[in-house]
Amino acid sequence: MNLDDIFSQLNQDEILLFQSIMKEVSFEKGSVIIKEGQVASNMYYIKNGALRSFFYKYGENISDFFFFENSFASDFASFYSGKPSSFNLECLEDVVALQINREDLLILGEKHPIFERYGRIAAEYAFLLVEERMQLLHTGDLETRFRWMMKNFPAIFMRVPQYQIASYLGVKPESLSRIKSRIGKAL
Amino acid sequence: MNLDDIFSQLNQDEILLFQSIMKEVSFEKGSVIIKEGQVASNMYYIKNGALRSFFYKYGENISDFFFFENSFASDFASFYSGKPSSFNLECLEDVVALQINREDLLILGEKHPIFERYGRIAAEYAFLLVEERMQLLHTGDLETRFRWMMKNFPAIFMRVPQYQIASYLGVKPESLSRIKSRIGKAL
DNA sequence: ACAACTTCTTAACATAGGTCATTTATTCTG
DNA sequence: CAGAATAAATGACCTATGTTAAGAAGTTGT
Repeated sequence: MNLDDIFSQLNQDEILLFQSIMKEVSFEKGSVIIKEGQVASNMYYIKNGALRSFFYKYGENISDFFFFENSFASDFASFYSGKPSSFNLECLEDVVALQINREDLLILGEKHPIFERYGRIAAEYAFLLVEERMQLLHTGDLETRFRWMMKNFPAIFMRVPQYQIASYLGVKPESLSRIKSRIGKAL
Repeated sequence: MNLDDIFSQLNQDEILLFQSIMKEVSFEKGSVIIKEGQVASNMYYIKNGALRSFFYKYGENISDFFFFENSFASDFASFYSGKPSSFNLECLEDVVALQINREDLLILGEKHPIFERYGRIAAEYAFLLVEERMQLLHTGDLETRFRWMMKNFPAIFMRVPQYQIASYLGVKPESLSRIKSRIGKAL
């Protein structure tokens, strides 16, 4: 989710109100800031750094999503539903972020309905993003997914090890390696 | 999305307000009520019947989703974003539904902020549903998807031809047939 | 700059699902 | 109800990805 896209419409007062519930936080590379089984009561607007949400399946470590600068990171399923998270959210690099608490956000919305409106727009936008990914996993083959990723996160190979990208794409590292060399040759 | 889940909290006044923007509509089996390329400006609360959203890919007809009684149907990506729909929404049976217009809903939200709140909650819920499906397509094999479907739409085989279910699950009809007989035997 | 470790590549083989062809069931329609 | 059309099942074979294993390339710490 891109802050600029969604919140560019905030006026000066709203910006101050919104800032009043945000807290700047820093995490070291390797920190796990949301843990499986716990409720994700915060979301983070990333000023700097990269994060990865992941989970374990049959002992394997699977990447769910990558988060970079100028976007929000959390386990939104848990953040929205209040249910325990099925993911871990770890810092792939040192991270500086603005932390926003769900409770604070709900209270802000009660006091200032305009924030319910922004919340709705944000949730709708979040929906669009997962639907796009769902779509891609539904009908896209590995090559399609790979190209999509290169288009949308072109710098990802510079910042994330390939075996973590592979599970995000839903394949084994060997398959990613294969397609990389196959497509690389064709370029 | 289940109306009961989300809107059970509406009080009498709110119910009346909400009803004021809903219009009962009927469609015959076979009607296509949202068309690819057009903006989905309405969503439908299904009182009776079944619908399917689908699209064409390399000439193939692919099922995106099935909608049954007591849930909302639309192309929510288009409904939320205002962009042209990538899906068609067709009636698999005769349908009776309550039609809700996006514009009317937004106006209602402006006048009565409580509806922005319900809108946010609905969008968050929609997010949860796609994320669950995305998840299933990301790491679930055909058998897992099949069992999930049987659990969540147990009556689907009674109402939808198998070749339409297959593309929803992301496989060819032959594969669905195979797994059906394989799992059927194991029961 | 070396050693130890981690990640990536490559190859040979296995398997789930795709493709194509044929047969059997089901459903439409006159 | 018969015949035609459509849908589903089944089998033989093909292909992309998984599996396993080995080695090459890269990274990190000293």
